[in-house]
This record gives sequence, structure tokens and C-alpha cells, in this order.
Amino acid sequence: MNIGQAAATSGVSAKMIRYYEEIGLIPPAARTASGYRSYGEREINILRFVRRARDLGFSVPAIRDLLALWQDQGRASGDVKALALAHVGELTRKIAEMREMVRTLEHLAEACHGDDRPDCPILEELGRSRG
Amino acid sequence: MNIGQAAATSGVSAKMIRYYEEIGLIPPAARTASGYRSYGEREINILRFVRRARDLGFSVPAIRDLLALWQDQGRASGDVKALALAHVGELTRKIAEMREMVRTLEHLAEACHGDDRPDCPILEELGRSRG
DNA sequence: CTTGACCTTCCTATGATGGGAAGGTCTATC
DNA sequence: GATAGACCTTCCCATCATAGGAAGGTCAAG
Repeated sequence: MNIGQAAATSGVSAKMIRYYEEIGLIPPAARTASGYRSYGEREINILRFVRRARDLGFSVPAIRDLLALWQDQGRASGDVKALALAHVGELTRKIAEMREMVRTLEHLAEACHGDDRPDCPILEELGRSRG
Repeated sequence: MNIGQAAATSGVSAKMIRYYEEIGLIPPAARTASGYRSYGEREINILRFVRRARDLGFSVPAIRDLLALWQDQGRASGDVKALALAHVGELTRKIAEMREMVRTLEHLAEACHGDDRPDCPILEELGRSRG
């Protein structure tokens, strides 16, 4: 299977497949006589794994670890769980940050007339000389 | 006031002050005879405005718009409110995405023993051949 | 044997930020 | 005045995951 087909099948773009190979996240693909990359069932599964992990927000370094555990028959499920929960913690932290932004913005927006008049508590808050 | 002092006072790093100037988010600073950038009360206030807007998660292009409105005495508060609410929408969308990731990961982690045994529903999910 | 779809590598860009080098300036102390 | 050290200047590079595009090679179908 050529890279285009592999991309369509796995949901990872050809660009990204080459990139993942370049940074060593996935092993170098086999090549045809003319230099085309060639993918089989196994490689497609790896790509799909990467794709799903990305969809869950894992970073490339984290996926590197996950792939290693996936391929290690003697892994401890505790290690996988730890990675997953660390990621959950990171996501939760970012969510909390963003919720705080939303909260602040909603308060300010609520206090803003939102009409043709120029006075606006949102700008007042941003422009406060100290705070 | 030199850039270092301006950075300390405004909470925007010297690096970022130069960058904001370069991309035209803030006007070019006045210069001393020897070429040092020089900042006054007014410039510091602009920097603080930018800083607070960044803290609320606004992108540089959005801050450009906010700054223009701030400096426009004839603005309509409705325009400011629209910007703020558009940003809230964007944040809310991202939060929802991340919450969905967290939800999935927590389900999977809950089903995972998390001990020395190798079987792990997290890896099983990521490695499913189709899905 | 040409056309068009595919593949290759290489370079560029994104957005916001930081690191660092090479060199000029300012200030305080001797 | 000279020197040390803190500050400033510009310029280049890196991040992270992704996409766009150019120049050129390959393949399959007509």
C-alpha cells in the first residue's frame, strides 16, 4: 500500500506519516524499488493507534511511551494507567484555566450594555491602570 | 523608562514587547539618542492592556481589535461585547472537546486494573483494528 | 508515449514564546 | 578617566503539530 492509501485508511495525513517517521515515532517504512514507502496491515494499525491517541489529546512524546507499552507484551497496565491519568490531570488543569477565563469574560460581558454607547466594563477592566 | 523596567512594570517580557512592536500590535517605541527604547505612562498602560487580554486567552489578532476599540472614543460597546462573546464561544468549544477527552480517558482508566498485569483496556481501545 | 495522479525530498509557514550570541551603552566605583 | 557589570541592540534558532508548495521522479491507463 502506498502512502496515500495508508493515509486514507488510517486517518493520518501523508504529511504527518512522513513526519512521524522522521522524528522516529514510527519505524521507517519499507520502500519499493523506486523509493515509494510501502505499508501493510501492521503499519496501518500503528498509524491508527497514533491517530486515536492524538484524538485523545496525547502529545507525541506521550504517544511514544504508549506505543512502547503497547508493543511490550510484558508491560504493567499500571504504567499505561499512570500515563493516561497524568494526561487527564493536564487536561483538567487546562480546562480549569479556560473555565476561569470564561467565567471572568461572562461576568464582564453581562455588565456591558452591548449597544451603541461607548462605555464598556470589558475595556475598563483590561485598561485598569493597576490590578 | 527602558525596556527592562517597562517589562517589570507591565508584566510583559522584554522579548515580547519587541515582538509586539515588530508585528505592529503596539506602536514603535520612542528611542533615546543611543537607540534604547523608551517607555512612558501611556505605553505601560498599553502593555498592561495587552497583558490582561492575553491572560484572558485572547489571540494577538483579537487584541489588535480590542486595542483599536479601546482607543476609539466613539466605539460601540456592542462591538466589544461581540468580540468577548466570540472568544467565550471559542473557549467553550475547546473546553467541551477536552472534557470529552477526559470523559473517555476516565472511563478507560477506570476499567484498567492498573497493576502488574499486562492486559489493559486503554491500549485495547487505542489499538482496535477498526473504530 | 503522453497524461495525470501519485510519489519523493526540501523549504516555508503557522502562534506566541524563550534562548542565546555578538556587540554597543550606561552607571557606579576605584 | 578607566574598568566592571548590568543593561540594551539586532539577528538567528527552537519549540509543537500541522499544512502548503516547488521541483522532479514513477506509475498506470489510454
